[in-house]
Amino acid sequence: MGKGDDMTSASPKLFTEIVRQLRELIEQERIQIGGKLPSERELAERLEVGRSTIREALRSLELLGLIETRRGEGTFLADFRKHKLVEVLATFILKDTKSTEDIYATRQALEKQAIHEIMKSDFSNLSILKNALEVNEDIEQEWLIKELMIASGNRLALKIWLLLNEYSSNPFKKPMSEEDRSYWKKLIQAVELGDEMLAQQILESWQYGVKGETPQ
Amino acid sequence: MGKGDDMTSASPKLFTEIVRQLRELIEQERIQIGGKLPSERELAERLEVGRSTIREALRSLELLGLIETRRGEGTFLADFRKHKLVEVLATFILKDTKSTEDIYATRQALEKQAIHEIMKSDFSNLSILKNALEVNEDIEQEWLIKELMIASGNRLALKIWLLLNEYSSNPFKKPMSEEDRSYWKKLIQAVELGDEMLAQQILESWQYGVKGETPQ
DNA sequence: CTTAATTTGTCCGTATGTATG
DNA sequence: ACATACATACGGACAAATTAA
Repeated sequence: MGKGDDMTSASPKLFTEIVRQLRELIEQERIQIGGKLPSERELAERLEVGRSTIREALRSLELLGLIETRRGEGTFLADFRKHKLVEVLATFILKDTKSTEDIYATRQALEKQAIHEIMKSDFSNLSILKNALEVNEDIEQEWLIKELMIASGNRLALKIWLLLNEYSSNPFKKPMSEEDRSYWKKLIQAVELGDEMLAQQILESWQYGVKGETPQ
Repeated sequence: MGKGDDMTSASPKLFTEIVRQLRELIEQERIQIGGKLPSERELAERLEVGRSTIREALRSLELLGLIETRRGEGTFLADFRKHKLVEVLATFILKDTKSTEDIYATRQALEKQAIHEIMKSDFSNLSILKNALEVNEDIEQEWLIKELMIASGNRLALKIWLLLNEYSSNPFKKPMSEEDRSYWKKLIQAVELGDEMLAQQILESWQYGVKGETPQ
């Protein structure tokens, strides 16, 4: 005895129990975002399991981005809004859907939606884009679109977009031409005028051009 | 020596590297759903890390429901559509009501895009929907939308949609009313007539109704 | 039916890198 | 510089479940 003993209850894997208990502990202990969790050894003692088991549970939560561990410091509660859901699943989902056209189309859908959401709320955030467009010379389209996604306020869509952006060899990571600039100005203008139909059309036609240019 | 050695590179945690390599291995080895992965000890040898590290990676994937392990048998590749993310993340995230709105909006973006893509190609696939709508009595909206996503041919968008659908407590998993039916008929008609503007409007207005009905 | 081999489940001990005081 | 606390990682040991001989 003393080694692989107890296992009091039964089937539901021990480490999943630990995950549950960790959540309880976080709640009871009122641990805030950025707050420190007990050390692995302390957790092992308090929850009466081995350190390895604690680590398996901790690592699971870390992969999801729910906690953050720093060697020499400890384990900290992360901002759960920054969870890694999309990233983790994508590695398994994108495995068999590697069609670049799908990625492209899906990304565009998210961009359209961003415009849609921006036009429903106040679009004062767009002033940042306007200024950057006027002032900055070597600005990239990628940055502009990203700002557009951020301005929409949909963090989930942003995450997915960022991911798709990484996966696709994207044609926006280059300095913009004058033509590109005028497109963007028209787009922003359409948004400000409240003409969603036009805004969507501009986004689409302009990306079609890119699409024909770099199929890959 | 030979214990806590190497750690050649630096920051990106070893076990996340293992998760990545595991995914590669699954792909290269052509392991199908339900198929068996190498044993923990074999993985430890092949990937040249300790068994504990392999377990941390494996346990992370198990918590997500991406793999399944059975004592005495081995580790098996699970159907990723049966992932456990809802259960795991919900307890951490569901408090944030804004994120559920994000899920809803993002899902709708994908549905809009599906309509868009269907209208660009031949939409003969829609006949299935039409028939089901005429014949079947206890048909669910969820099924219809899913078929719409399938018909679009974008597998990536479909997978993301399926994921978001599980994520949100969705209001479509119930028999359709007569009003819902007429909405769908109008929608399909608009698609067949080639009036995308109208089709998008129908989709949107109808989902607004649902949104107001079940906030949650 | 018994036995042995395989595999996951769990624990422990140990060495090392890193941050803090 | 030193000691302490902590996460990181390795390897060994034994328990328990399954499978095959």
